[in-house]
Amino acid sequence: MCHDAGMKATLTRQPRSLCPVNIAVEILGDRWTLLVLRDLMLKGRVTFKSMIEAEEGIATNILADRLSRLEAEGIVEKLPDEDDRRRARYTLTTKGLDLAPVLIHMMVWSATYYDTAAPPGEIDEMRRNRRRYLAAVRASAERSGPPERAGKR
Amino acid sequence: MCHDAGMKATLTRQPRSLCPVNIAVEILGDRWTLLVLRDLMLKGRVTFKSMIEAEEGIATNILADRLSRLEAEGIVEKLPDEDDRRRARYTLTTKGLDLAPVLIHMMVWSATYYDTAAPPGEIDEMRRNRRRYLAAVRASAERSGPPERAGKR
DNA sequence: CCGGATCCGTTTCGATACTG
DNA sequence: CAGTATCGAAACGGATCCGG
Repeated sequence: MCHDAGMKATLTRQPRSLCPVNIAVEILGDRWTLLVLRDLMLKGRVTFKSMIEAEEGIATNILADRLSRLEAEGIVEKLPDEDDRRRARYTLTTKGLDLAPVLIHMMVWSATYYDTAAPPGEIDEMRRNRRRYLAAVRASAERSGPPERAGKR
Repeated sequence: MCHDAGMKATLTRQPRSLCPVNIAVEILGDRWTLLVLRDLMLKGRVTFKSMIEAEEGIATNILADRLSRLEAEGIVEKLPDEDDRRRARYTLTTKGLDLAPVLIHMMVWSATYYDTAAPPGEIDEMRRNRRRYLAAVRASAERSGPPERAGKR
């Protein structure tokens, strides 16, 4: 069995309390987890397949591993698609949605200092009206679709 | 100077623009970089030695590598200590300080869902008055010391 | 002493091929 | 379609050395 992808039960963090940055790093500190969260939160990619098709090209075993870790942490929930049983849908829990501010500030920071492919209007919306943008993300997550451009339209 | 980042030969990012989450992940997405930033930003640890002494026990080669990457990105600046020449001081640039919201939201999220060792008052201050907390971080960075507890005391 | 650089064994990651 | 198995590559981390 590939490195503990399957032993989710044993993934329990030590009860001893840590610096909060430390905890976030244990969960988010790798090259893929945040991208998976972005897919779920902002891109409306909620199936294994759609995440595999994302431009970064995550490997199937890595995606499976990250999804199962996130599920073990209670950040995502996996539920079988009602229409198509072999398909699974991954959705963010409230705990997962609460990571939106982290993602958003990362995006704003990146767009401030680097040339990014993000629609400038969207970054502006994040910067200027973060609360409204967050509400839009949340609302879209309820429908498990991609977020509307808050405000605009 | 402080901002022509990314010109380190080994670290050249592709000029093609990426999803902003992607950029943040390339820079921050590993097990140590965020902890180093925390030391610089929140713990007042600005020397190599003091970071080595942090509880997590980063290895000297890893710390040296992360600091040089952060320097190459224009996130930290290295300058020799005026009093003691063999000692070096690492300080955050403006670009680095602009990552404070990311760190802070990570801490708030972690403290919300896990048992952490953070002083609850500090987390509350972050949650309730993030702007003031940010100002305190910024001000303390100017002095290169640990941030005061904004407001309280 | 301090801030690293280098070497090297070990752990973890991740691309590809494969399977239920 | 949604994962596993395999195996090479990369990252990690301990020890050690070194210039200032």
